[in-house]
Amino acid sequence: MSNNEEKFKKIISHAKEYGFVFQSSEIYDGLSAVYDYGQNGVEMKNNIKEYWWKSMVQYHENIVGVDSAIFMHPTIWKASGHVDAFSDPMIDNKDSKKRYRADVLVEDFIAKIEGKIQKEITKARKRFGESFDENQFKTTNPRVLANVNKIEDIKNRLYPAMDSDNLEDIKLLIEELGIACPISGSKNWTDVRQFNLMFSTQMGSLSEDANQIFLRPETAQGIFVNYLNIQKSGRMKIPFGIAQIGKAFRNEIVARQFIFRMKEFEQMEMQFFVRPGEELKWFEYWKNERIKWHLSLGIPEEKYRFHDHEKLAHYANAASDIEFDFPMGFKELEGIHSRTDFDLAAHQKFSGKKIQYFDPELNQSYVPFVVETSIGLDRTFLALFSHSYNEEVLEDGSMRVVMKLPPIIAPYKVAVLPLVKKDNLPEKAREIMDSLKYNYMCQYDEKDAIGRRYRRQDAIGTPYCITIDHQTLEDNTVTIRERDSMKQERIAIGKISGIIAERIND
RNA sequence: GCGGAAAUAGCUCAUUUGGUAGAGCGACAGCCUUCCAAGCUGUAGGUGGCGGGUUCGAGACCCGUUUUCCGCUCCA
Repeated sequence: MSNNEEKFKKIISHAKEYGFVFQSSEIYDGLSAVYDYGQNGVEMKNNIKEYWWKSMVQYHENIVGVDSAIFMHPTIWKASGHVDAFSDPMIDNKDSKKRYRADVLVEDFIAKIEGKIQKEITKARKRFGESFDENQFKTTNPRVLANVNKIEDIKNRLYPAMDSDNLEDIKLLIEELGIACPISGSKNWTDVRQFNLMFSTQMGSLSEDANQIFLRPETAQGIFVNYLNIQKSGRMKIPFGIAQIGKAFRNEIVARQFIFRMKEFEQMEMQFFVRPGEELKWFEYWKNERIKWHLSLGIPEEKYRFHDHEKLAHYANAASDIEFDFPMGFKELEGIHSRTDFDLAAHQKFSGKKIQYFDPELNQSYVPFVVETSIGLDRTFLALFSHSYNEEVLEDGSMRVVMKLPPIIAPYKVAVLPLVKKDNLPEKAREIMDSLKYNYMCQYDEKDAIGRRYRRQDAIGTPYCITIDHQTLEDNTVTIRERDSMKQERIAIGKISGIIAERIND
């Protein structure tokens, strides 16, 4: 087992042991690829959300937020392309145990026939030399014609079957064509099954007239369908953005790797609406802004890299990922996509509502182009959590596990600790605790030796420990101990709040 | 979804070939008071993942199932 795998396992068990992340429904043996955030995890997650929201919405005058419902009109997913792109007919070969997309299997078969046609053409060109007329050959040669017709026949079966979800006919087609598994070479296929990557449920309490609706697979559509509402009610001028934090759901075929890939996950997205033709300029702008955001959390630059997409999704004309060096290697953390006018134009078409912006500078109306920044909240959590996990050997040879979380992200900012549990120190500590707790998440702990208590706070990433000792009772000073350096200094009680505020916002 | 491995206390793990479960750490209560884990005393916590089978008897053997890990597969 590699060091990284070892470390990843330690991080996962640390997350559980210290109340950050639990497996869903654990007492019922768990639910695969679903996780719950515990008492420390939820604080940390909320802090990440707040940090993102402020940087996007509060610090940008031209970005506003929205909180759209998870349930949306089913036609939205037709317009967005998800109904088609997210549901694939799959078929398994029983001998090789390999799974294929049934339509791809048929299309590969078509490609094979096309290969045969090309061979005929190449042969004929050699034979006829200069005088070869490819078009004439294609329309007259009986072997080519037969193959062309065959392709036509297959397409005329496949596409209607695909459109009507006629899975039986796709299976029949595969059998009739005698398509064999490239691995096993056998034609021993299972039935064609629909793998829908979107979760669905019914809306309407009576099942007979219930409508199937989907749990959103991305939050972006909730922004697009509110574009008109927000642009008009907020008197927004292009360029402007709409931000949203929310849950999304994907029925992934396999979903392992802890909270990196979950069936229920949370996204922090911002859709930025721009003038057509300027989208790539803004694409670059947001790539730069977003990487700056990541670096502002204090994680070294070499942990991040950009990955530009070669193969673009159906809606994009440029796409780049910010990847993070997770314990399992560099993986996507955030995507910045130039989504063109695909989504708004699609909604304009499907809804029949005019989704346009009148640009007074150009004196014309247009469907805005969109640049999207979409970051996985759970992935950000994992990035910060895994990077912060440190096992240190101290000078005296002892070990400590310390979560070097950015202070602003840490679940607790301060721990208040009476040095001993007597001599009125707990009472004094409570007093200090009460004065701090309205401003910061604070934890009070009087159990066990002071060193052990420091270690407990290190394990959950609390950046500062305030210790009340006998001197406190005499001169109203305490010691403040910093998590990473373990250094202490003595400060006046009245200055605690200000010093913490200053350092946390660093 | 397929193949392989695993599942015993909160955690890490024991329990020699089948004879009704133990330790360390942790937690809690108390003692001790000492600014960086491992001082003392005591307490709690397990129908051995779950279901079935073989057996006089199963944590151990067999089957199923769930979850996790590894590999493959898939991934807008």
